[in-house]
Amino acid sequence: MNSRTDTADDTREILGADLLAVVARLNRLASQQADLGLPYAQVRLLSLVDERGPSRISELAAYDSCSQPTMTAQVQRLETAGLVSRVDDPSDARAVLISVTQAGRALLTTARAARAAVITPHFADLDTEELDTLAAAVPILRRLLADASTTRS
Amino acid sequence: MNSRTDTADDTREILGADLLAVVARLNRLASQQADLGLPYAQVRLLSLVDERGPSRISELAAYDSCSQPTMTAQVQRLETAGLVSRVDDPSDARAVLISVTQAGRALLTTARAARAAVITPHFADLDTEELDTLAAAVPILRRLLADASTTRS
DNA sequence: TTGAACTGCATAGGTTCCCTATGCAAAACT
DNA sequence: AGTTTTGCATAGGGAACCTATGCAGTTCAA
Repeated sequence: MNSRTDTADDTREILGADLLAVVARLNRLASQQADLGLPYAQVRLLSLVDERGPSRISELAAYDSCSQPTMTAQVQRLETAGLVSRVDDPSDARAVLISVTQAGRALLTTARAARAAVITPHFADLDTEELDTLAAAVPILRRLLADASTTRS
Repeated sequence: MNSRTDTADDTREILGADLLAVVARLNRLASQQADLGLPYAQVRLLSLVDERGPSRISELAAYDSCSQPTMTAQVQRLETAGLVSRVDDPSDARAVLISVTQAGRALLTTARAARAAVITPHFADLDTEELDTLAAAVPILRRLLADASTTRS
């Protein structure tokens, strides 16, 4: 029991808890305030498909950490809305490949702008140093996420 | 049309979009991975009541940016679980005051730890400077949130 | 090569979380 | 006192999640 190590661990746990608390509220604020014209979960899926390119339903479920039936339903909703298209996987007759349509990409652009618009006005109250801190935090969090995604399983 | 201003605005919009994107994923990761023993929305409400002290249902709904019926239902669930208690407001016979019970506070502590535990292991891959950046970002984001919460309406 | 095991997706049925619309009783206002 | 407003509850519905299960296509193995 090294007290210096304990203290460092405590600091990290507090940072983790505080970080997640503020992150949760920020996300909720953006999700509640922004009018995306589509439930946020569907925008999230659209963004995922856009990022990963044509993907199977089970792949998307794994990347989004949800069950396959949930992903099936979400894809059906997006497909009905004309935002994604499905094509039979030529290499496996059981599987389908989901892609973002042109309309999907357009909606994605406006949705991202709408979410950003919730907080960008408040950047005006921050000084340059604070903005730099936030800008520096983004890639760090991204790396953290990438790390967490590959490690879990 | 000042091009320097435009560029600065663009930078902020990109920062806002990137920040919200990473924040959304971080929050989802924590919410999906951590086993809180309770849906996250209920933990969030518990945290809100804990923070604000005895509060009315309509107050809580306003602070959580949800409708009053939604808050009524959530309070009922937490009450059934024994995590909050309701007392008639002595100053208004229509209203009730919601408070966190001892069991609620205990659950809150473990839930926060569980969420933090999802990301704290990955802090090990960050150097001191990066941790400092994250630690510095937290109060900035908190201020941003406070600002956004009071401004909206 | 043919039967068993596995994989990819869909469906069934249930809960939670959110909404609007509405009702009712207490408070406040005229 | 009567009207309006306020605080909460209920009704009813959609979205986002889950597990369990079914079915068809793939793989593997005897």
